[in-house]
Amino acid sequence: MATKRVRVRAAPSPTGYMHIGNLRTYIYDMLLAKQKGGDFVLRIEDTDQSRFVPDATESFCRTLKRLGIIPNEGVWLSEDGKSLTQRGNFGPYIQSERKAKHQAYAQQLLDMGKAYYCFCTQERLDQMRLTQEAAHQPTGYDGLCRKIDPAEAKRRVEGGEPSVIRLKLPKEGSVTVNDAIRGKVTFDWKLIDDQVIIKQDGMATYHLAAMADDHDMEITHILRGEEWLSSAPKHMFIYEAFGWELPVFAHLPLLLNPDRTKLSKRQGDVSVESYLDKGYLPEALFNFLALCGWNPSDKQEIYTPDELSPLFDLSKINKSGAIFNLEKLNWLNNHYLRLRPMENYVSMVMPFLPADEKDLDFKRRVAVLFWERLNLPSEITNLSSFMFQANLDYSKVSLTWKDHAKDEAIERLTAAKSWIEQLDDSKMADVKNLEEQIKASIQSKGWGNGDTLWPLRVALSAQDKSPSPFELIVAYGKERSIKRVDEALAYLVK
RNA sequence: GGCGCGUUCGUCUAAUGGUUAGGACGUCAGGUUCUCAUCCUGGUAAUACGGGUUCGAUUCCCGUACGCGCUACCA
Repeated sequence: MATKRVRVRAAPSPTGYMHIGNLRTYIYDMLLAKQKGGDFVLRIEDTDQSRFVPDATESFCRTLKRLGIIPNEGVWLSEDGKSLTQRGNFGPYIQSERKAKHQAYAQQLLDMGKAYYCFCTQERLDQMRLTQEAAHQPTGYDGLCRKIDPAEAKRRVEGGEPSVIRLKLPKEGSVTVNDAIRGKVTFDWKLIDDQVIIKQDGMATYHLAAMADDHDMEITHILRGEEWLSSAPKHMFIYEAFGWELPVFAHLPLLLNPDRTKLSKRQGDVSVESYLDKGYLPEALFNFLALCGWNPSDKQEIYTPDELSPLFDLSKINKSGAIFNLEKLNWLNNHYLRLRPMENYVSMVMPFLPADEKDLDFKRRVAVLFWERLNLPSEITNLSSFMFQANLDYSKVSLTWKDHAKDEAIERLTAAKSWIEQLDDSKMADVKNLEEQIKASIQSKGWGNGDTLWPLRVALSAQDKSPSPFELIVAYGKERSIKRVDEALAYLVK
């Protein structure tokens, strides 16, 4: 017998932006599908009409595209990024379009005596919960409508009485969920609520919709957050009621805020889009998230998807939640930024340089100057701001080297100015050449590097910390460099 | 409250019934250097707590504490 083709799915709800925690799940989905040569399906779970957000699905697809994580089946974004199509043999891939299928499954469950109509009002349910809470009882549906004779229930429904359909779960014994990450987890049936599977509006809830679709779409591995572990018994019940072969369940540990609470918007960004917009690179996000909660037992830190997918192993995923460690992400981003082709890097950074600076070659040289100093493209704004100022303020940092005399700085700067003036243009493009030449000039005067280079660097930057004078001269160009030295000289003799 | 899951350096993690408990990020120190960054070297720092089982437990078991999740006609 041939082994079943591995099929995984990403199943977002169109209720907002893509969460960074969800992205990690999709990364694992992708890794697994890639490793097994299987399929990765994108299905939209829009059964909650009240929370539907227009454009959320399109936005979700656009984000996946920017990340380079592209499911090969299901909901598909058109080339222009404006409209949605669906591809694959298991459609439709939008749950609201599968409403009739869900209802048919619910009917079968009803017929098998595995589900029942419930006529309880929201008020009764709310009141019941309040009473239970006040009495410190476990909350949950009391099963009032379980006892209604199915034939009578059918008559009431046909008579137009509002109703929902609930699962008729066992009230004794226990279930054991076999989780790929946690092993066997056992629950008592009596503590599990008769879950609503068809809402009053006729739409299925997640529990029915997702399981029915996962079965219909031949999904073999369900990767989802730990928050679903508690409802896994209900999902197993549905599979078993129909006699379907169970998929592999894998409940992933949560991503956490620095204070160990569930990763949330309150404590920073959780929107994948916003990380992308800030200049976090897809490859850095991938590398970071893939290794957050899982590790191929190696000392390697830098991985591509192709390196990681053969090593991927669900059973080695950690069981405990992981704090989202922004500093490490920054480090990875710096790493990947430096790996990008220079032109690509420059185009990412340009938007963060002053728009009113018209000398594009100058801006470009500034971008190159800070290439290896950035974790994020946006950081260049502050780091380079002095370079775009018309005049520098030299009052904050000393132009003289250590305890040397002011006259010495004037002497060194005057000389440096003439050196720069005499520089031939071929030297202006290369930091190393420039450095050799200037250091030779310093040596020929019998001066020290420190007492000459410090005043020069501060003249060019007015900063106590900055790139070297050589790098600055190359970035500024001859004319701007000379102007800076003149400014500093004027400040000193004042 | 009930049920479930979890707990190795500050953080992400590796490993094992006997190890100097390893790596990375961060941090600190030193080197290179005109300062910064880079780079190199080195250091700091962890098995939550209490009981068992065992010759020996961080590893297996139980309990406690703490954290998290679920407890919807949301997903």
